[in-house]
Amino acid sequence: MVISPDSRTVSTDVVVFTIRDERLQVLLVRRPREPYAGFWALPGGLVHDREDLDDCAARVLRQKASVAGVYLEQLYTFGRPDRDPRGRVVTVTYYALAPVARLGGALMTDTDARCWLPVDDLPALAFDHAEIVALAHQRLAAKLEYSTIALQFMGERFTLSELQCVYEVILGESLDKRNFRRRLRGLRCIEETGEWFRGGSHRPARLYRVRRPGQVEIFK
Amino acid sequence: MVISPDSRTVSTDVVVFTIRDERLQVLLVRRPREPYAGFWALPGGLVHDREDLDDCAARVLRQKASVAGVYLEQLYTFGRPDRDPRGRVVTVTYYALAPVARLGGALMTDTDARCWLPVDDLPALAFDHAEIVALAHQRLAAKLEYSTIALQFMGERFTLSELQCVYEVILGESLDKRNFRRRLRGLRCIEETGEWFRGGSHRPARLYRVRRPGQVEIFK
DNA sequence: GCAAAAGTGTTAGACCTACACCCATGA
DNA sequence: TCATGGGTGTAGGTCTAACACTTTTGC
Repeated sequence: MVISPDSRTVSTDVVVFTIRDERLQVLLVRRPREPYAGFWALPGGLVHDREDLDDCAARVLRQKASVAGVYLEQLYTFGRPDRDPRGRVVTVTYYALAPVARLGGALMTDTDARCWLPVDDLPALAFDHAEIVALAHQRLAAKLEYSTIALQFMGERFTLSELQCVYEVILGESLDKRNFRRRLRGLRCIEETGEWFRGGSHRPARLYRVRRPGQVEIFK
Repeated sequence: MVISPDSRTVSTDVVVFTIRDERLQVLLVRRPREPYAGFWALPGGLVHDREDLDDCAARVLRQKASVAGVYLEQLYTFGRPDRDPRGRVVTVTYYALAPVARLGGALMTDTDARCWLPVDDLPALAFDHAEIVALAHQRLAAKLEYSTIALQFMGERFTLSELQCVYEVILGESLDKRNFRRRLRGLRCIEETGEWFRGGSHRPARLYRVRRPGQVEIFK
């Protein structure tokens, strides 16, 4: 039961985003071997025999990046014949959003084999991974406008200023505080916790939580 | 030089849309062999050795559907392990928009091996192709709202009523004539030709043309 | 008391929606 | 002269964008 001799290698690569130090950052792993030995690359891996593509991406995320239970969405499939010098590899790419507050501290400390780097200041990456990151960033920015996807970056409780910062960092532009608050309140996707955050020598900020965590709502 | 034993078959399947008889229709080909022998299916084919995915989709479109030079965009990649009973096939799907006025008449006549069927009244299709068509329809409808993609369905010259019909048929709802015309004129993507269409026992209609044919503009 | 970030309303313009009648033609 | 589809404007509501000052806290 074989269809034909046209067999290809299929992999998934995952762009894991987080917001750290008020910048949009991507999780990268160091390539230990040729090709591109020593280069930073996206976490990725081959699709197993009886494994769905989504499951493969989630497994790669878990095994190579120690990230689980986060928002994960298929992005695009890249298959230029020469994109891997070893031979034909078609890669189904995904992007994931990891709330920095919910990741363990160990995951946030960079090592020689794994690190977070800001998307707007990346070194040369392996394969066509720079192109993949750029596309993922573009898609994420577009989704901010018509969905509640940004909430996937937030922890249990957060201030409106923190959320606004997420928007600003992804869009690469600053937003008006009053308009931002009015719009978000209008979406009815977050609610006050009644608690306050005291974080410096200034007035405390209200803490909010996501109304329906895990759900990304699309509007318009 | 082989990466690993994890090899998969990769194919592309293309959802070719057109507007005919004031309905959104899809091009289907009859499956001559098992599995799903006799069922209607999307035109598709295996990705060749040194062929890019986009090129493969264009070739499939040309060879299996005799359609060339039309708008073609990657849609989504499907890879459930059991989606093809013969074995593991990952399919990268595309959708294409074919302006009925520019297709040869021969292409528009249905045969036993190839036909156009309305998306909202399809028979059971082979594999997961019904799911693919539904997703393509959804994506197309979404793109109407923020791009000039609908113009890809139009011929050299067309009336505003024809264009409005395209929108209505894809969205599945009727639109207000005056608002529709105001909005489209505002987009500055079409222009008057100065010619008129006399098509029945009523007032003639202005003929328009696309300002930048082949270009799909995204706004907002 | 000073520095720092939190919080809060209003107004003008753009855009969207709903809605009804006259026009030009062929039969 | 009638049936058919082509063509046009206005008013009300909603949404968006621009804009500056007061509050509360820690030091």
